Amino acid sequence: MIIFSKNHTGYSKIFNITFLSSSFPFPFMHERNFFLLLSIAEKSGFSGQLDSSTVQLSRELNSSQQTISRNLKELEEHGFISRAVSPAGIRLSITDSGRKELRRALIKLQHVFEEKKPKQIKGTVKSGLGEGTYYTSLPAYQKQFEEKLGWAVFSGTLNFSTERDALDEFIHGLKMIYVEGFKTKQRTFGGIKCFKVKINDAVEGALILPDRSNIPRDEAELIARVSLRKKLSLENGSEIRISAEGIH
Amino acid sequence: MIIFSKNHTGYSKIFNITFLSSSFPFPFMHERNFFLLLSIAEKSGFSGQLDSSTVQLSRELNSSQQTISRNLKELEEHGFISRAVSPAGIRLSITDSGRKELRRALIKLQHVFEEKKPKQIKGTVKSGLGEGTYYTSLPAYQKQFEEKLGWAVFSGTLNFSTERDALDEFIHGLKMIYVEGFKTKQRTFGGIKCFKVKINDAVEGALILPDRSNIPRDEAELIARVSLRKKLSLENGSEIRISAEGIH
DNA sequence: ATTACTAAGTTCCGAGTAC
DNA sequence: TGTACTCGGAACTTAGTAA
Repeated sequence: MIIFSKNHTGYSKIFNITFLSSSFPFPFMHERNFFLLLSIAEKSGFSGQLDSSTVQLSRELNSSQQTISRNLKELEEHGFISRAVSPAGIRLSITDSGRKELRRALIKLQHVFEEKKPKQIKGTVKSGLGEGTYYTSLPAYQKQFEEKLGWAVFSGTLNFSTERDALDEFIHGLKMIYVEGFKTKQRTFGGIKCFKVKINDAVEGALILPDRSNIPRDEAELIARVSLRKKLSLENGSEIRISAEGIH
Repeated sequence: MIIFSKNHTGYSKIFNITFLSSSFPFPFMHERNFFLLLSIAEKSGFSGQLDSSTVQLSRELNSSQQTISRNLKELEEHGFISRAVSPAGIRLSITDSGRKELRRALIKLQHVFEEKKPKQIKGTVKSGLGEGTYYTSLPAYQKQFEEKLGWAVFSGTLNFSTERDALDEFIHGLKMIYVEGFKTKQRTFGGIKCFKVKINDAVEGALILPDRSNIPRDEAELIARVSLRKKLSLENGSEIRISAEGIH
């Protein structure tokens, strides 16, 4: 399913720790709070707890009491820390979700230093809601697909689900091809990010990610010259393999 | 040497990738630019280069062309990336300094996940400029030292130099004791962060870090009940070992 | 002592443009 | 096309307090 909502501009400052890399607007964490989370992790010993106060933390972190208070509340609201407030101060600990965010950062940095990048990902075919067919059939998009990808696209998308972090890492290593959005009197159609891939090592296609869509971060869509579903005899639940194609 | 310049408030939003952990106001990098640096590292392959444009990056990172342009300039000005602008776009690469910042983040995260923390650091005795003696002799500080550390301090500090990151990591694992600043008609005296330590496994003392001082991040001072220089027969250039003392 | 609200001040971002 | 400036408004931080 594709849901175009806005055009490219209209940035949200909120984002998940895909680290600016992906366009999903799922509001997870403000980037600025990442280092606060890291500091808490360091102080609390990761799985322990930290008894402190907003004044204490503001001194250690060179910020104001008010800002620490607000940012801790935000981290709690987003589920990254748990926070018990008492007249004596604050007891903090990192949640599983918070640990996950930190681990994501760690893995990204490790990849940078090891120059390791995933070259392929696996996915499971899902049913779309027919909207992909509609959007990919719009001439304004079709024309651009043909120009920028080098081939005319079949009117229909193959939806698949995969592992969120793997997807982020995967597309980060690929060259992005950007299909512009456009406006009609009725509504605005957003831009689409495309990444050339090979599906099941057999068929050339492109992984597409609509800008600012409401698609969860663990789903994406594929387009190709032909119907991937027919060509590769895929059904819902089929496993597919998506690999990097061409240069980077 | 101690240089007190401001009182605790007057925060700078600029900081080094000590990650909010330390109070040194050395203006290195805006936190918000860290993730941009990381993204460039991912895209450029760490030691390679990245040919792109501000528009391209703004799409990939969900920001605006103007913000990317500005932030890249900032990263360049602080020496974290090199940036060659041409009519065709921008050629970016990470500098050694940028790699260093990224590695710092990596190491911090690794420590968090491995729950490893340095328990001691080494330092080399340096000569101070006699100011330590002056400041530690001020009654307003002396009184607090006695109350908060549990002992009266000898009027004089032992300056030492050490490795910057090691120092950051070390103090992060310790409980901070905060000595408040104060004002006279003439001037303002800043707060002092204290960390109880043992010097050369023999003498109890405290590592002190004046708020917002101009001291380089690889230097600090020690105070104790007695003259450390005499007690431990130290001269300039002597190696000392500072270890965590008490709980944390 | 705390935390955290409101209002004021500051910084930051992005639209419009210049080049 | 590019990058990057100005400037108005949004977002964020902090001071002053309330609880």
